[in-house]
Parts: sequence; structure tokens; C-alpha cells
Amino acid sequence: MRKPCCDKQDMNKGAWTKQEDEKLMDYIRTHGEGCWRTLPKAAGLHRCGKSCRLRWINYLRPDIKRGNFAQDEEDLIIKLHALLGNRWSLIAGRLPGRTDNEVKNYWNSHIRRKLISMGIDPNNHRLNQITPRPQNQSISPVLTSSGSMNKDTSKPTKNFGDNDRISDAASCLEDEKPGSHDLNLDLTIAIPSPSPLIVEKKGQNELKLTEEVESGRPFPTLHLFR
DNA sequence: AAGCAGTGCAACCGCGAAGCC
DNA sequence: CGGCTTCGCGGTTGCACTGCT
Repeated sequence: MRKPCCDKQDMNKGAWTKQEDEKLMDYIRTHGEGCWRTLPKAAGLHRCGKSCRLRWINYLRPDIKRGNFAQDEEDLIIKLHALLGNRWSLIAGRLPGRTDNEVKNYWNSHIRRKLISMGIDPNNHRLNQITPRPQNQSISPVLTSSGSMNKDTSKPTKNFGDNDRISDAASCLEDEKPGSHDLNLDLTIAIPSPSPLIVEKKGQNELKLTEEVESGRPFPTLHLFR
């Protein structure tokens, strides 16, 4: 049995107070980020390091952009989600000032619901057969090029390997017939690769994304979405 | 005005990866 | 190389707020 990260009785939980926020900000301003394990004690906080880290990253960091997501941010999230799946930290990394938690919440509360109501499976960005389609929308063949629906939407995401989710999106590519659409999901910037490989891992968590993703060019899910 | 349901968001939890010894 | 610790991520929960009846 794994022992809980915060088993101390005197640890605070729940919402952060203004005083706690100030203590944390003061400490990080003078000492910088890092060593979250020892930070709470050093900063005089009755919180576990994990909690401090989360509070800092999701709320207190000075470069955080708060407020509603712009349309282009929303579009980008959809595009990136189609390519990367639920890898919120990577998606958030492409959205300056947004945190993974924020993106994840926005996806689950807004975008996901929207897609479902439009008959798009938010897991694989394909059209569902049963759910109603939006009217007066030209249904792009892109999403259904193979004519087959994804059958494994109930697949637990925890079991996805690092590239499994990606290949889920990539399966659209494998299914499709050549020339059925002009979507280029290759994520390399420099030389477009003929292989169906979607993501090229560059070091730790760095990904190279295709210009297409960031250029705002039409993206299949967005055809339906608008 | 009160109760209820739906929604949004901050925070927690557990797991896996990475780093260190 | 293996075990332990720490960090980071994604899923989930719980609560406050809002709108509807």
C-alpha cells in the first residue's frame, strides 16, 4: 500500500487562503521554484509540496492568463487534442499563459460538450452515427473517410501508452484513402514526412508540431464545429 | 423566495517517469 | 542495477455559483 503524500494531521487542505497565497508567492519570489518537498516547511505553510506546486502553477504564477478562452485558443485546443489526445500539459504548452488544468477543465466543460452535441465523438474527433449532426454544415469526409467509426471509445485512457492516444488520432490517417483530403497531421516542421508518424519526440516532453497545426488552417473537426 | 439541477473551476488523488544514491 | 524519493501529469471530486422552475 502506497503511503499518502500528505499523511500529517496538521496539513491544511481545501481552498487556499490569501495569507497562504502570499506566503507561497513571497517564498518563490525570493527562492525560486523547485524542491516542492521542502518548500512548505521553509515557507511556513501547512500544506504538502504537491499542493503548493499545484497552487503556484495553476493560480499564482505571474504569467497566467485568466479569463475566457479566445476563439483561436479554442480552435488550437481542438486541433491539438485531435493530435495529442488528453495530454493536457503538452496542449497547454502551446497556449501561452494557460495551464494544463485550465485547458483540461475547459475541454471537459465546454468543448467536449459542444462536440458531443454536434455528434462528434470528442475522444477521436470523428462523427458518431447515432447522434444528430448539425444542420447546414458540410460534413467533411475527412472524419469518416474510412466509413468506419471508432469502436473503442470506452477504452480507459489510463491504459494508453505514450503514443497510443496519438495513434488513435493517427488512425484517421491510416484509415483514409490517399487524396481523400488535404489534412496533414505530420507534426514535423521542417520536412514533411511521408510516414504516418504523427509526433516526433524531441527530448523530454518537447514535441514538434507541424506548421499546419499552428497556422490556423482549416482542421476537420473545426469544419463541423463552426 | 426557496429548492433543485446544471455548470465551472480549484484542488486532491494516484500513478508513472525521472533522478538520485 | 535496483530501490527509494521526488516530481509531473491526468483523472476525479467537491463545492460555490447560476439559472430555472
